[in-house]
Amino acid sequence: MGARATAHISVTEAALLGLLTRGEMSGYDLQRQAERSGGFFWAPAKSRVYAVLPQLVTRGFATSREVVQEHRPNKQLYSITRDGRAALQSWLEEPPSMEPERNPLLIKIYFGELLEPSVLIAHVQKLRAEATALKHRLEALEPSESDPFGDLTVRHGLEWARAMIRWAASTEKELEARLAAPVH
Amino acid sequence: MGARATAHISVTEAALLGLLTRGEMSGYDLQRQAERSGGFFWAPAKSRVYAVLPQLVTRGFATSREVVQEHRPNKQLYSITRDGRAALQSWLEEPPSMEPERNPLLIKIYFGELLEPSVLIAHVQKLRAEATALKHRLEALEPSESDPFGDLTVRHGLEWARAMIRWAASTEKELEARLAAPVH
DNA sequence: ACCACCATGTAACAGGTTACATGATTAA
DNA sequence: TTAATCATGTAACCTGTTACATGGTGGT
Repeated sequence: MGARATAHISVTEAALLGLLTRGEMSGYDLQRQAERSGGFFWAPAKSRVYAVLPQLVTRGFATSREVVQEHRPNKQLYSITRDGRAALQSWLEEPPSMEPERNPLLIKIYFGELLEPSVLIAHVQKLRAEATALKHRLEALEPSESDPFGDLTVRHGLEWARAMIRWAASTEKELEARLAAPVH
Repeated sequence: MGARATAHISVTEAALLGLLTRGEMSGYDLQRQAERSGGFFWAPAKSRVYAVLPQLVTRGFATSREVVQEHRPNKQLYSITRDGRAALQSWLEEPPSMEPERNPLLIKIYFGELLEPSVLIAHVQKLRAEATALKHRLEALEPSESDPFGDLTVRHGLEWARAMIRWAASTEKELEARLAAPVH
C-alpha cells in the first residue's frame, strides 16, 4: 500500500481531498465549503459528495469515523490519508488542459438567423446582467481576502466577467443596429 | 402530431437540428461541420452524433433516407421535420443560464499552497500559451467571415482568450515575485 | 507502401443531475 | 408557527467519453 503511484481521480475527488487537507470534515461540511469558498468554479450536487466520499475510503484515500451527537444527527468525519495526499498531489501536478467554452448561448448566437433579433438581444442582455452581478460579488470580496490563492481565482472570475460584459455590450449594440436597419 | 409543444432537447440535439436547418446531411457531415464551423464551442464525439441521430428520428424531429453509393460506403441522410423545427425553436428561445467556469485549473490554483510555485507557474503558462494560440486562430479567421452570427461567436472567443491571457500574465508575475521573495 | 478520407456504429465506462425520503433542533 | 440548519443518503436518469471494429477509395 502506498505504491499506487498513478491512481486516477476525478475533479470532484481532487477538490474534496483538497479540502480535507485542511482538516477532518463531514460530507455536509464539504458541501458547504464547496458552495462558499470555491463555489464560483466548482459546486457538485450534495448527492455527488455523499456518493464520492465512501469511494475515497474504499480506495484508501480517506478514512472515516462516526461521531455520535446528542442534539444533531450523527455524522461521518473524513480524513485524508497518505495515499490520498499522494493521489491529490499527482492530480494537482498534471498540466491542466484548456477546454473551449461549452456555453449553450454561443449555439443560440451561432444559429441567430433562426431567432428574432429581439430574442437574441434579450439572451445577450441576460448574460450581461449575470456577469455584472458576478463582477459585483467578486469586487465586494476581493480586498478582504487573507489567502493569496483564493485571491487569484477571484481575479480570474473578474477578468472573465469583464470580458463577458464587454462582449455582451458590443454584441447588443450590433444586434440593435441590425434591428433598426434590417438589410434583407 | 405536431402538438408536442414543450419537448425537451439536449444541447447536442439542438445543435444537430440547427445544422440540419441548412440542409440534408449525414452523421459524418454533421460531425465535420461541428468540428469546423462551431468547433470552438461545441464538439461532440462522433459516437455521440451517431447515437443521437436515430433518437431524433424516433422522436419525430428528423427523418432519414438511405443513399446507396458506388465507390463509397452507403450513408443515411437526415432531414429536419416540422416538429424538429418547433423543438429547436423553443430550445433557442429558452433564456440561457450562465454557468460558472468549471475549469480544473482554478482548483489547482485554489489549492496552490500544496504545489511548488514553479509547477503552478508552469500550469498558468500553459493556459496562456493555449489561449494565445486560440487568439491567433480566431484573429486569422475573423475578417473573412460572411455570416455575421458566426462572427459574433468568434468575437466571444477572442474576448475570452484575451481575458485569459491578461489573467495568466498577471498571475505569472505575482507567482514569480513570490518565488523571488518567499515570505514564510 | 502508407496514410487520409468516407461512413457507421457498439461496448464499456465516467461523471454528473434532480427529485425524493427522513427527521430533530433552533432561531425569528 | 414557520423556516433554516444539521445530516445522510437512494433511485432514476442524462449526457457524454474512449476504445474498438470494419473496410473500400484515392492521393503521394
